[in-house]
Amino acid sequence: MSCEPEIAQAVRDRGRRLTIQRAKILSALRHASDHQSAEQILDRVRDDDPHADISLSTVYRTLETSTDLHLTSELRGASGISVFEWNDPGTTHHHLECRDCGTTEEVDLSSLQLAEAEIRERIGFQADIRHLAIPGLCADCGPDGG
Amino acid sequence: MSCEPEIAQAVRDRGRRLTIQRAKILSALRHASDHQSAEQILDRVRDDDPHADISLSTVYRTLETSTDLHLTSELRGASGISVFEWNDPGTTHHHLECRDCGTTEEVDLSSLQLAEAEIRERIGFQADIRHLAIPGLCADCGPDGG
DNA sequence: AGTGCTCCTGCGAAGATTCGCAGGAGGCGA
DNA sequence: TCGCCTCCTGCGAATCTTCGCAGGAGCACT
Repeated sequence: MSCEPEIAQAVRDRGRRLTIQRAKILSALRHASDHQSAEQILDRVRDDDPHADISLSTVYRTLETSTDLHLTSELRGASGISVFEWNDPGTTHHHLECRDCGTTEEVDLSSLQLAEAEIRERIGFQADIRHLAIPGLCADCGPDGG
Repeated sequence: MSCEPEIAQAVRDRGRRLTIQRAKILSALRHASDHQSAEQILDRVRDDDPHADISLSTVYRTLETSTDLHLTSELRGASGISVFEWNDPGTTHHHLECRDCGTTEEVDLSSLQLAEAEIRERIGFQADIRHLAIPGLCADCGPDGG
């Protein structure tokens, strides 16, 4: 697949090793249009290559590593199960999760950049606000909607 | 304990039943100075009353309910295990979690109120940004510190 | 291409959290 | 105070995620 060299580069640039498993896992997530659970990612890997014999532990570990590397993001929503998605460099978005109907909406929030600045200035903490799961009520379920 | 009527009130006001278990669980969390895991809360309940026979499932369910009711908050930090804390009405704070040394710092962030307003105006989503776990690097571990 | 140091993987088990079910108890109305 | 409806609980199982260990493989260096 055309983007594999890119993924390889990204992993190696950060001082990690590129293994077959990591390439396949990250490629699967990258080509998914949506966020995916660990299990879904493993299914995708197996769909692409039925010979792939990758364990679920490795999927979790790869995703943990790549999240540290800012290649991917992990979201632990209200559903209880973690979902992961590929980070397009330079973009940020956050997830608005309705606690009534469960739908998720993506949004870009400039004011959160302000929050990052506020935290850095006041406390010296270098916050990393790129993907937040924000709970609340969507327009349909809120007091004005439903 | 003096605050139990208050807890009872809060639960019943919201249309839920006040059970012995809920009273003890919420009381234990309320009197904890710090955030607590489900297991720690159960230990506290048992310390207060060795006869208390409450299951861990009930602790989880009570905390889920009371979080819906905004009596408590749940934080799923990087450690993988969930911690809970009592909400003091009217106050909000967020948790800055250093991904290097693991320490957590609490902070009040006015700019997040802006984010709530921005979300409501642009999308109509009624966000509930009271307790966020924000990852990053603390002053000691960041580029200027460590 | 060969070698060696580590990091990575697969496996199985452990830990954390959720779920389903049958029985018990809270709270409303009489 | 009594009875009933429904929600809540305890138990055990299921599910999701992490962990420890022994063996395998990537990559830097020669």
